[in-house]
Amino acid sequence: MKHIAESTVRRLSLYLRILEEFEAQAHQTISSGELAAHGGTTSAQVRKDLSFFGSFGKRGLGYSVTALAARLREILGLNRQWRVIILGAGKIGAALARYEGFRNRGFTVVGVYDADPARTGRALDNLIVRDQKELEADVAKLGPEIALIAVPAEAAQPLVDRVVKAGVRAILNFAPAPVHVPRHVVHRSVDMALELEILSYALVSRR
Amino acid sequence: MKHIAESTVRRLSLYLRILEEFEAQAHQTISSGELAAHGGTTSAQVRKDLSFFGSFGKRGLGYSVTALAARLREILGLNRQWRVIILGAGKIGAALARYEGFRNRGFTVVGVYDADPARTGRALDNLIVRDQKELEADVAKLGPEIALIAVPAEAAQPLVDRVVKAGVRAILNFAPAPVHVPRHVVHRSVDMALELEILSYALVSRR
DNA sequence: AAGTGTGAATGCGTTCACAGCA
DNA sequence: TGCTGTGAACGCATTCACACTT
Repeated sequence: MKHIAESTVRRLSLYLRILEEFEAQAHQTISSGELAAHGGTTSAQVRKDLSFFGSFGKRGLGYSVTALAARLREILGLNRQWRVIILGAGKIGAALARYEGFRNRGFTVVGVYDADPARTGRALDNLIVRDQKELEADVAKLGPEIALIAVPAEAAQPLVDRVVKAGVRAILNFAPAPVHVPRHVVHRSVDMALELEILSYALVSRR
Repeated sequence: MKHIAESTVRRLSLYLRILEEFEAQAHQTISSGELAAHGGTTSAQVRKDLSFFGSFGKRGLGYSVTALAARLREILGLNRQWRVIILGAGKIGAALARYEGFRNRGFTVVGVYDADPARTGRALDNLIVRDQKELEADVAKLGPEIALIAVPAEAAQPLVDRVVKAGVRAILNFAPAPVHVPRHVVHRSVDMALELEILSYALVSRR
């Protein structure tokens, strides 16, 4: 498969959300223009994004809402369940463990880990925080595909190395530090302080 | 001032973090190559990024760690305090309110708000969750520059409209919905479910 | 008439390559 | 000699424009 830009994949996710809203309202079809208006882009961009994967629309009419949504779920790999573990049960880790926004899009949290005995044993909804010592054994048993890293910056890289060695193939890093992974592993970082700094720059650079 | 790409600003923030590590280790100078190695980019990229704002280096030697750090803080607007309010005291909002990663980079949370009476009055460290009704009066009094939106998707846009009308000039949106703001307001979105979906795509598209 | 699909043109960030200084 | 600063070349995502389909 041809390489697809990350910005394109990001928009595809967004289109899917919009389609799901339209589905809920029992709309039959949607045009690239409507999709663009809701997604904050242009109709040409929408059509180009979709064209990488085939032609799903009817000229003069638009796209079938349910058919396009199904196709996008398939493209994005959302027509299956993904097992997720969370490393770090501090403020961020605990909030992520209980966030419904994951569950209902096919991401199931199957384990939460912390190294601090003060935190292990604590219940987060239906999950019990487990000792980080159990990590390797649990990964072997549960086979999670994705790990969320929610530990302090200096603890992130060693932990990433551990989960990668244990067999996890995707990392979503919330620690404010760049992490490095082998080529067969995919990873992304969400850095909240950095986002605020970008806003800060935007505020001071405007004049 | 010439327009600077977001990707550049993002890297500048990253360079600043690296410089602060070097500062802590009492390094005097740093080269574009070292900065690049730590930041996961190239030396040419580092020099180009910095060149938009002037020439700070010494040929043959590199950059003064403290001087460059100070200059970056100034460029990014981090040589001052920013006042932040958080809208929504659910799982994510509460975690953000207590996140130290903001405080020690000049972002002070001056208020947390929720519409649910079950949550108002609750203490989050040294902050008390206040009723959303107080929002306009508080913004007028405290003058926060930045608002974090941590409410359900459908509540995000109306709330954004309210804080913008009240005078907030920057929005960081954590709700999984695109928000629209007038041109004089800056905004960014952090969408955690979307990040997972991008990882999902990366996992299924690899082969 | 309305809206898709797509090659071509454009714009923009990244990389290259080297002149210029310390 | 070592490393910066920067115009030029490059590559890639976005936008344009229009032929094509229902």
